[in-house]
Amino acid sequence: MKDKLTDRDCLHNPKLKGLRMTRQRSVVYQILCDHRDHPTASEVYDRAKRHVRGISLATVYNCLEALVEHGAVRQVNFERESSRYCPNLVEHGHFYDENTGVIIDVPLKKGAKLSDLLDLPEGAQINSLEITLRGTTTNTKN
Amino acid sequence: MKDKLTDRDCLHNPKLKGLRMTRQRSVVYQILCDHRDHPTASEVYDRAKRHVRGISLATVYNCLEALVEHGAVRQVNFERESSRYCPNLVEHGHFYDENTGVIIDVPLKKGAKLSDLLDLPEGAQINSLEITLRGTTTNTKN
DNA sequence: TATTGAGATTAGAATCATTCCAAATTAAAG
DNA sequence: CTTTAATTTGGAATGATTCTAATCTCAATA
Repeated sequence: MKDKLTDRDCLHNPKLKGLRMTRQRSVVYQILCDHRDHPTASEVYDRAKRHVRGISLATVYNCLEALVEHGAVRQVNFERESSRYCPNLVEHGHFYDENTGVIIDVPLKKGAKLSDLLDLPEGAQINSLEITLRGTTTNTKN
Repeated sequence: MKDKLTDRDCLHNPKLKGLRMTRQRSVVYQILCDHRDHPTASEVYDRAKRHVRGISLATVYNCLEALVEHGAVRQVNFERESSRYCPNLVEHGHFYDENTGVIIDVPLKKGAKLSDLLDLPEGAQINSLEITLRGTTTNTKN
């Protein structure tokens, strides 16, 4: 990430259109986009401090909330652990690798429908969907 | 539920086999089975008080934890709300009806595989799966 | 059946993520 | 450049859950 962030970076991002831009929001959003490692609020806070002197944890929470409500960022929860944040807006789930602690996005298969997997209640209209997986991988990378 | 619960009710339940049975655990488990409405720990506590005088909230948490670790009960989380508990051990997801607040089980379709819906990471072995949906239904029951 | 020790229960304190608060600051509209 | 409504801030408050240390009890066995 650039040392000196400018709001310019965000001003013309269509995903942020209509969201009042501040230095803090801009930095928080860029942190999420820069390392897509699903950081918690305090991890975002730690990184944000390097860019905005004096930014407060409360502000990081405020920014994240604003971004989530605006629809520019998704909140990701594993059990009741600290919420994590993800700038990937394509519908997807999350896989937590129990060996490495790494969380990766799990895309929904193109064309697949939820109703192929689940016996949805009759007449259900789904407004939000969260799919979280825990497990391990037997990659050669281990 | 019977006014006077006996541990007998649980002693021969295969799902509880191997779990040291106490009056408190027995009552907590029966409460979950009796009304499968996905209560929170404090809701379980409120109900349990009617059956065991002096039961403490800490004990309810302990019992729920023991039941979950034993695999007799599932913990269900919506975002970061209070955890809820579910005695249905068949793999399933949960649907939160935003109009009524009711949470219902959503069975996985028989024969359907997770990999039909998701692009799972290569070599992934899934140890646990959580699927939560929020939405509304256009039932005549409304 | 009485003993006994591991495991369970309890009340209350502690923790920790998150939210709230009220004062100071700032974006951006006019 | 003013204005003002929204944002930021530090610290206090909240609320679910966990921890602690002192009893208590289950259930194995003497």
